[in-house]
Amino acid sequence: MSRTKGEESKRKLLQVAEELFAKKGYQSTKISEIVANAGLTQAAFYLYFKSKEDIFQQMLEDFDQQLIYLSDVGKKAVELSPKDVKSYVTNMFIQLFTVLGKNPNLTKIALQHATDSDRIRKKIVEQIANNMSNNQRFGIVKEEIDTWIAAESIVAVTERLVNRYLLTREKTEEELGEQVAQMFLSGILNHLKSGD
Amino acid sequence: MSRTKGEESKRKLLQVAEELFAKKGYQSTKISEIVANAGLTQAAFYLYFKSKEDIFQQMLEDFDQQLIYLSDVGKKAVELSPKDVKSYVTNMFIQLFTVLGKNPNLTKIALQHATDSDRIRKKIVEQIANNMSNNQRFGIVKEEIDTWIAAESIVAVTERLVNRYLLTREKTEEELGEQVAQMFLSGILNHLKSGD
Amino acid sequence: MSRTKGEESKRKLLQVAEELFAKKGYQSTKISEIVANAGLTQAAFYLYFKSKEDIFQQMLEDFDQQLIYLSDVGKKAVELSPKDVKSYVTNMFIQLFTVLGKNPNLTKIALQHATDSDRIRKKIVEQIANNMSNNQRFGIVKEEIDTWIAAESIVAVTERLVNRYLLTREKTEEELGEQVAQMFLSGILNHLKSGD
Amino acid sequence: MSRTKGEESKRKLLQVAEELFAKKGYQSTKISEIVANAGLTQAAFYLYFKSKEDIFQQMLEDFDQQLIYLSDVGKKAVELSPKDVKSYVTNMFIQLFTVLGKNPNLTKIALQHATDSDRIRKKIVEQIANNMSNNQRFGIVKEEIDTWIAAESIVAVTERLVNRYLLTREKTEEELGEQVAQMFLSGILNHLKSGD
DNA sequence: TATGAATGAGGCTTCATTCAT
DNA sequence: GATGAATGAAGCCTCATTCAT
Repeated sequence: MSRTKGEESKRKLLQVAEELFAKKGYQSTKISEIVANAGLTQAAFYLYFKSKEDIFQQMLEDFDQQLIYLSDVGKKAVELSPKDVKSYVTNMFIQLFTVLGKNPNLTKIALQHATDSDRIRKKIVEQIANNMSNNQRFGIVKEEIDTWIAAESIVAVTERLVNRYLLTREKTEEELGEQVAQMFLSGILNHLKSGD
Repeated sequence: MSRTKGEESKRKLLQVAEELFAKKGYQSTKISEIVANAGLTQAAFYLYFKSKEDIFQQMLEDFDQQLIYLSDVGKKAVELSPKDVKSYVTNMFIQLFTVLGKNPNLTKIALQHATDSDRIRKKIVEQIANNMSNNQRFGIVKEEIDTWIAAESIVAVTERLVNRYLLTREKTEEELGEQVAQMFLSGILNHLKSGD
Repeated sequence: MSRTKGEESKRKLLQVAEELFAKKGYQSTKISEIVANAGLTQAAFYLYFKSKEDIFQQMLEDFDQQLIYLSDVGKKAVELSPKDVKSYVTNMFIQLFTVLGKNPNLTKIALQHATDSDRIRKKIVEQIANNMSNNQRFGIVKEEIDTWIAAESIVAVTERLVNRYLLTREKTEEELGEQVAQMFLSGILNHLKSGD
Repeated sequence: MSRTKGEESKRKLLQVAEELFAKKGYQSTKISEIVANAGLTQAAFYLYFKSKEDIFQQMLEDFDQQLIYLSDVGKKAVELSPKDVKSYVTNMFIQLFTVLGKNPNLTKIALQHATDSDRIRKKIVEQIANNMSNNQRFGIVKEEIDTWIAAESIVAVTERLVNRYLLTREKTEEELGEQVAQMFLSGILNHLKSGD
């Protein structure tokens, strides 16, 4: 291992904090718990972080990094045959689950924190809404759809299912991606002829 | 007004607490703030509630009451013509928004609280999932749908849209109900022939 | 006693804090000591003061009040016969000792505190320097005297002697006033004819 | 340079500490600041000093050294003509300012420190008071003067003016020496015939 | 029905100091 | 001769809770 001892300690603190924040929320997580779980003393915490809020923000920065990969998700679906569109979109959902599911803790934390959740959620929602509006212009997405509502919905669903099924490993990204794609694409009900 | 002074004080505390819990979260809301906004002293708080957790639980009971009305939501869609099914389900979503939107604060609080959110969410999800499974048996809901995932999704979307659009009064229950019904029923994409 | 219990507690805390600040300095005085000496718990401290700095500032306000009385000290010595001038000035010094000596603790504290000492000292020095400049214009104070240096000196001496002899009750205001008047007025040495 | 690296480091630490102690006071100066300004680590500090108090004491020893030169200041003024006495004493004050002004930082620190200021101040005051008593026996210093009060006053004035005017380089030792000599020797007021 | 006054427990943070390398 | 990493002790402050009136 080429990491120094100090880097290792900081890494450990970040990791433990992430778990605890996700499990109990920011406020309810005490620094004393974090350091106890990391096998350090409270003073050591302040070697690496200026404050409790600081470790939180450092975690968010990591998360923000990961969100960059979202920008490509579902970019354009034009020029694809209907069949391809579906598999394309399904794939897009799988990607979404994969990106957020890669760090379910951070997803949960980031979207819960009073001060930051709005900013972060907006960032994700915006990307999806914009992609969707694009595809709406090409006639792929229905005109009647309010893309912001749809984007909010997609994010809400993803967030929830990540917490509910990925964190617990009850389902895989693929399973969830397919189910969600199905719901949002073809709907839930049978035999509904277009136009009703 | 036939309410005694004591009842009035308790009511006021509950109301103020609800607003603050919704705005700032349970942990970040101080009893000192609640009583200050209610025009009382801290000691008075303890005339009506055993603890901070207690006032929270009393609020949840109120919420649980309201959730009873959910039990009928979307009970059975059999015997309806496809067209009716759609309007029926749309209506069902509007009801869902109405019930949860009637007390957006409580919705937010209840589904956020670390200890209780699971229980409450489960209660709601369960009802919806069961109704859905029923309708699945009658061939109304697609076989491929995992009704629990779908129910979780519906609740997540509703919860989010209530917070995002009802709390701010940017949209009405009807608008949201229709959009959501549309998304979940007919999907988002155009021209998808059944079977792909 | 018409004071409420709360007022009494606050008064006690102020009094104890004053003694400790004077004895050990601001930084070295711990809130735990203040409350221990006042027979209260640490939490009680915060019923009356927002912070350690706050109790300090409230003490300074009291002191500032007392300094108002200084403004008259040594205002004008014109129109007095030389003999009267001397007794007038002696009296002025006695007043100075009396005002500062009335609250020797506050004098010490105020003139020690890093952030405030300059401001407060300046306030006192300014008054004295101005009075002196006035009397210089009337030919009472020697032309060669730099009134700011003289004022600083007078304050320094007073401050020191208050700490050294009044706090310990080794000397009275009158004794000190006379000695100081003598030193500054006629000097220390014998037989120095004017002009040497 | 014949100094070893270790000696150099120690010297640097002493110098930085002196500046910081003078600027911010003993308590408010953190070891972390000292070493940061000296370009060393905290652990290095303890190679040269047993504790924070230790570096302080070592600084005081240096100061004590310098105070030896004070012993001659104003030793005897006998056998001098009145005119000579004045210039002699003036000179004496200049020396006092020079000795203390040579290390204004140390002067400030030493006379501020809770535990040591009494001891050090006493040492200086004592020398001056003794010299003065001597000169009083020879009829040079007025009988009415309480030499201890006078000595305390002289030290207080010197201390203050060093801080106020020498540290800031607003005045020179000579200017201050003359002004102070004037004040204490001939007084501040004009035309006061001896005996009033 | 309410308040004024107080408290215990615990949280976050700082800082002088140590020790293995 | 110096550093990186860590710690123990203590300080300030907050907050839910209690109790006498």
